[in-house]
Amino acid sequence: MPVTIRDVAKRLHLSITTVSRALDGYDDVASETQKEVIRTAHEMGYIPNRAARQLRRRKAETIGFIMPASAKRIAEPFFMEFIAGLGDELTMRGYDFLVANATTHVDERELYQRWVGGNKVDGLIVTRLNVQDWRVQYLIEQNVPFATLERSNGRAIYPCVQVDGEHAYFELLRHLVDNGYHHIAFIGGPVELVNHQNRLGWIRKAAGELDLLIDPAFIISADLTSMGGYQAAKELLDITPRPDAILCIDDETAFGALHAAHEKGLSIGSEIGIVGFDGTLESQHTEPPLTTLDIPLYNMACRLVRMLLKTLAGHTQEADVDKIIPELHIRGSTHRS
Amino acid sequence: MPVTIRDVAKRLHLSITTVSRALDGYDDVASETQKEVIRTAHEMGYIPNRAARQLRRRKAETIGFIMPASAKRIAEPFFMEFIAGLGDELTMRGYDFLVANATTHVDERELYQRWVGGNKVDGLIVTRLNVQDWRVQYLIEQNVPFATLERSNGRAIYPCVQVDGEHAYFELLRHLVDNGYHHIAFIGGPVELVNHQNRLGWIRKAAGELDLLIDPAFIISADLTSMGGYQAAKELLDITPRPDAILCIDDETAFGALHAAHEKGLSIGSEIGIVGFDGTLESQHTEPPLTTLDIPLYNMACRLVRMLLKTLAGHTQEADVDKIIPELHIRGSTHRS
DNA sequence: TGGTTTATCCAAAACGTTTTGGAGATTATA
DNA sequence: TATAATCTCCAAAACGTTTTGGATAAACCA
Repeated sequence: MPVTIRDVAKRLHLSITTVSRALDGYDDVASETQKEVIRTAHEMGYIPNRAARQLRRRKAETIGFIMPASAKRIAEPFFMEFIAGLGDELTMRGYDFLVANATTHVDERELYQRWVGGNKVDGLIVTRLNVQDWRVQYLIEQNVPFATLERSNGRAIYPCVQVDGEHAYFELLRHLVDNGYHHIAFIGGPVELVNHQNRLGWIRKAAGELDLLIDPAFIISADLTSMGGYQAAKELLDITPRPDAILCIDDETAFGALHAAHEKGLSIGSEIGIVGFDGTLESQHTEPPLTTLDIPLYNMACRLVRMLLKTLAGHTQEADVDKIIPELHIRGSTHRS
Repeated sequence: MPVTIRDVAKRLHLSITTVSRALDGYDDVASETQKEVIRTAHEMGYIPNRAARQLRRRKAETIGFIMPASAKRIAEPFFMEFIAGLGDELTMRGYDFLVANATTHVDERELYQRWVGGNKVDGLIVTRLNVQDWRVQYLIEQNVPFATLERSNGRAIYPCVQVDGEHAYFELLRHLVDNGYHHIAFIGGPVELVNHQNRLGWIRKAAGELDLLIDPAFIISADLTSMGGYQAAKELLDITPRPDAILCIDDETAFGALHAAHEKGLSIGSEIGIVGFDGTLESQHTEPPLTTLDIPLYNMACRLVRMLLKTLAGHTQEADVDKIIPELHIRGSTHRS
């Protein structure tokens, strides 16, 4: 029942070819005709059938994002801001945005296959990379364009946005030392995570430069959820002597750590310092507000989209790589006032 | 380059018709043949081209969700849990999930048109309904299936999940009275919002039954963000005499209110009580943990999907309506310990 | 004038499925 | 044995676009 290109052609006594070309702005149609076509098409409420267009053009005009199965829930602030950025940028550019979340690894693989094999998407955004990552391997094999947040090991080139936190962590540790914190702990994620390796590496480097010793028992893994952070922090705080500053791999984990510290009756900001990573919006409203390394998640997502679309358009000489420098936001959670 | 149905047919010396029908499980193909087809197709890595299928079947096997332009950001915990539910249930059922966020109202309308007119989606999920809502009107006009969270005014029938908070709010107010709170304020959202009207209505009803007077100056509107809640709460707390309990339209708003109360140096849970709505996961980790009316957002989203899919399948006698009773979670933010 | 460009337009062939309306065997029925 | 019913299969026609490879007429050039 929707109006097709044929209807428009019939109404104007033109061929569908001409209508199609007029709407696509080819220069082999008289500008007089073109105006007429555009006007009539709009008037009749013509909207091209996406499936037909996709089939013929062999393009989906759609970008996909699959929540990694390793993520416990899509509802984390991190993913939200990230997804918001992807969605906004994509819809602004006339692309559609397909989302799924994988619950198991088998599932995840199947989703990738379904989308790639079925031509559902022209490209994908991949995040939460592992040091060795089967997803990038698969996508390269299949020759499907993609862009990533952080990058895995290997010599393959692909567009990505990378965080360089070396300097920021140095600043952070200096701030901590200046405020009397000397016994630093780290609640990370799964060790195969690129983020885990990088952030821990930067912390170690900065600690070395500031002559701080990090007790190996103070480095533990959680699962990037607030519950995981809560439990990990409880463990850490039970050790004697206990750490006096807890650096978390992300804000979400830090929320749980805050909770655990409150529960222990510790005065956060003086007896114990807690630090996040990401600079999510909720980090401003915790009690006390959370010191964190802020990265522009929303903008990073937008950039990834632009990179990916550029690759799709073929305007790609070498793969883009964007470097992001986190910004240290000092708030009440590490500040003895 | 991907393997098509034609390739499978050729390999087996069968017609593409037979292959297609075998894969779809029609009974006019010998079960012997069918087995063979399925095996070979799988072996060759055949994945049906979605665009072609959609074009022919005139179905997209896709459900859409458009973030209302009225929402400031997709990253709110509410939407996250909700979207997570939609995504999980849809991918589980083999449907694709298309997401967009509208930034302006024009934009929003255009998105609906693009998806509906272009046959991109078979149905839509609509949320954050207004008392009068052009979206439900449009979708009914266009005869496109949809399901909603809450329902707008009007006699139209369509599947929806509705919250019935009457009893829960009565319980809440009784709890507040029992704990010595008598001067109740409400931070709502835009007044045209169904949620605003309903929740305020329930509060008024319960207050009436408990002989509580609600000062009209204590009822104000915010924009459903934590920043909005923060500002609104600051205003409320500057009134003398000030309210001793602030009920917020949702958790997000309550996060901001908590922050404002901390800033004023008030002891939350004794001098001032603060209450949210939704029962988002973050509400457990605030300081103090937030008293809230918990609704199973994730499950509600799943139910909506099931309802919508049932409608699509045509197994619909009358429109489904699900009632949800919120559960009162009493936590530190209203509890003088 | 005759030939070559140039400016417009179009018929028909894709794209990869599903569906329609049989055809040809084989089996059951009279 | 002839006819009807049942099993399998298939050729061809959709679905609504875009793209290819001209066709026609007007304008230009020598």
